[in-house]
Amino acid sequence: MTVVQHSVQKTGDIAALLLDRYDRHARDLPWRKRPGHGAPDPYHVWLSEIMLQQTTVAAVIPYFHIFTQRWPDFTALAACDDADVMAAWAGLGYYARARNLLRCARAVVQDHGGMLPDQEKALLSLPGIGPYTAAAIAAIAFDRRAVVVDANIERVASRLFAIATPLPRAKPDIYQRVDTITPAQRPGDFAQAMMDLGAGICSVKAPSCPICPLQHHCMAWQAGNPEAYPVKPAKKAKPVRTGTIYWVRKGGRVWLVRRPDTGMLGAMRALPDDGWNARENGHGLPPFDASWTFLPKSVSHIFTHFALEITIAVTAWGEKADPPLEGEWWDVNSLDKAGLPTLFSKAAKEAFALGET
DNA sequence: CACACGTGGTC
DNA sequence: TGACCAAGTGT
Repeated sequence: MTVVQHSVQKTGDIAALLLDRYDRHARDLPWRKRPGHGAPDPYHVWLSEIMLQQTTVAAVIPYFHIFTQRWPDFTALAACDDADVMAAWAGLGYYARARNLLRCARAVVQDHGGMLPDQEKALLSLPGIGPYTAAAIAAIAFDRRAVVVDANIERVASRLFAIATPLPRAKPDIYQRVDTITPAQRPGDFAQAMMDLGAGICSVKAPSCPICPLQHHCMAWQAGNPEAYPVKPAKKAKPVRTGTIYWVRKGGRVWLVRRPDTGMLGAMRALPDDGWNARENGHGLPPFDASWTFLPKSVSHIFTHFALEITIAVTAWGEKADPPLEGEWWDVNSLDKAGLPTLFSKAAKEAFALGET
């Protein structure tokens, strides 16, 4: 046997070992259900992949059930009101995903006859679908051979081949290595097997190497330092910003606004604020003239790139006319149905708890 | 390429 | 308890 043949044999072994483990230990996830005996519903695969971007499986599952029951296919989702989807997405984070979800569903209905394209390149042109998601959908929903690389697979591959180049410079190398071990048969199961391995065995900390099916192929294990991979750059410090949120009560109702379509928490319902953002503190000026009282307890919230310390100002609106700020009155007892981002839910809970309603 | 963009879980 | 991180994409 030549060296080249041996190498091909080894990489083939890796796929076979992973698929064998997947056949016995695949996680039972709702989007993996197969209506017939073929691949899962492409709508389910697409929806789950968008929800799973930078989000844990446990967080996604309840949202996936709600969305698929309420909007069972592309046609139903494309026809619904934007505000309903944004509210249903509340709490899941990265709200641009929800905006792109709707844009994508409408493009599928209008430009693709209600059917998701089955080619990686066509998928890539749709809103919210990047290189990872296009490859994942092509492989999982349509059984196309595609090189799927997410953070799990990056970690598995960087350990398997002991890739010492720091991310993101290592990405081209990782992509090539994953290409090498991706099989022509069952590419979708292979991708999911890699992700299951990364989530369950080849974990960030304290990987379970003794029970790993790839242990004897793994260069990092042979070197005794799997946790050293992948090599990542240092994190930047988060600035701390301060700001104010305004609680405008009228009887049992509170005044809600809608945030601009772009930027942080874009298109989401919200409480009025004083313009705080990642780069600067809020200006502290109320949105309109009223008798404001400041609650004694502040609310802190951590975003990806900054921390926020929020003061809550409350007022009882006694005028007959609505406040001079575009918005709507919302029943305080059904605020959970307003679909507020978590930061505003926390502030609302604080205002409510302190008896300001 | 670097940064903006949420949230909840983990140790 | 604070740092780290998760099935990334858009600009």
